[in-house]
Amino acid sequence: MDKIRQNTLHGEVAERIRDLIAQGALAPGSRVPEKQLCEQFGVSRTPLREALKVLAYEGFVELLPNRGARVAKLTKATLKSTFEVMQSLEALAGELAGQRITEAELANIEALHYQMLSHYKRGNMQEYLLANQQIHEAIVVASQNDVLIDVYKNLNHRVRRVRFTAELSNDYWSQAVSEHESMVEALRARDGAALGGILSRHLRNKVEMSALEEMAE
Amino acid sequence: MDKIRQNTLHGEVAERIRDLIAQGALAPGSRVPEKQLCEQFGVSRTPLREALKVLAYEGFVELLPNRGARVAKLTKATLKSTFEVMQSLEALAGELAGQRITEAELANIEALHYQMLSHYKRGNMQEYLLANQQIHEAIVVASQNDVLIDVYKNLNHRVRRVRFTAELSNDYWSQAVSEHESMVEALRARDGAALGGILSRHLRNKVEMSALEEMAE
DNA sequence: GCAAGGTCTTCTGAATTCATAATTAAGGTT
DNA sequence: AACCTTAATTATGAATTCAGAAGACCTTGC
Repeated sequence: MDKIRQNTLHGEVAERIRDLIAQGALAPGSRVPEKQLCEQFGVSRTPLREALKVLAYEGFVELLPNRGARVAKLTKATLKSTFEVMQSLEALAGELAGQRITEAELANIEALHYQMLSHYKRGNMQEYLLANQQIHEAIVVASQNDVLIDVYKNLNHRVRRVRFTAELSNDYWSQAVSEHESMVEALRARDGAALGGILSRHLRNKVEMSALEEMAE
Repeated sequence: MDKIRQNTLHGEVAERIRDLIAQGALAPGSRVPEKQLCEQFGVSRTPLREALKVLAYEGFVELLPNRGARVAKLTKATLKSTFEVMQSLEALAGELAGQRITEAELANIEALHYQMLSHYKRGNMQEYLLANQQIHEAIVVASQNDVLIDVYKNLNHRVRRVRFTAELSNDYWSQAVSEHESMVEALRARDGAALGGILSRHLRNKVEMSALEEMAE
């Protein structure tokens, strides 16, 4: 995220608003009260409105002419679209990571993988999902493609608020774990094509989608 | 681009700055003179700076703390990364378009395809590239995936300034045309898998990359 | 003559002020 | 009593003002 230091005021404000949205403090579809947030953050409206412009582009809010900003609704259709794109990007990341991953990155992913396995065996889903997430992010970073990393992180941010709410069935869960096993093997073999294929068929996102059928309006 | 009306002042300003960058009026690496652009556009600094925040997240400029904005340099590495991602997104678009394309969209793409062929036969490269571009965009739109469309258009914007400068060799050109032939066939057959495969191997971007070897620092 | 330190100018970052548009409430009319 | 119209209030959009930082230029000392 912060390839350039995010130490600007509008950057800080944007980050905090993202958090508010992710936490649900700002409900989807509700208006974003500029004045209230200003005093809450202790800043004037100028940096806050700059932050809103950025958030609008990132897809967190939508700007209505002369009517301010509303929190984006994140419909089921949007979620589906987002996961489709993320899955495709992960496939590309896998392909590239197979060619470009460093020893250190591989070791890190293996460590995460074993952590994830241990969480799986203990049935700790929250920790499992966290490690899972970190593995996918690490693969994206290992692609060494800055544009890919940026776009992926942005999309990941957008769906952050619905992550970690999924309830996995045991069948899905065990299959996802076995796919992760194959992923690590492909990484060790530096087999980008195989890894890309696994990731493009990896059902993590599909699982999350199905788990989200009820929510998201 | 304008899913919501872009009729805001900062949106207009952003568009005009994008144009200036694409036209080369603002050189890569050079600073963005706020004051000068303000009087040039006849607006105050507030909407202009809001526009710069957006452009920063779009990748057109980078913000240096307390030193304003510089036009992003678009190095060869960045170009390569961008094309990698775009190619992957096009592959996904092809896959989805195969399942979801409407009759009208298909007819439109076929019409563009024949226009493109005619430009090819006449050796009119500029017109060929334009039609080519439109076909790829139309396939992306036919994917019916709004997130994909947004991300793709953004990346397309970024590389706009280096498009249409490529000089294609005859070998590359004829191969690209034959690949386009296969693409239209796959679309007619609603064969998303095939179309995705063709697009992921389509060498248009590679051609452009090679043609851009010398430029972009 | 060259370098180092300081000051001055210019530009960015943020707050405040001003204007305009929208929404809501109140009053009048039907 | 209900609905429409109008006015007032509130919030957004933009300009201006103010403060702080960076860069340039000049002066002075070595």
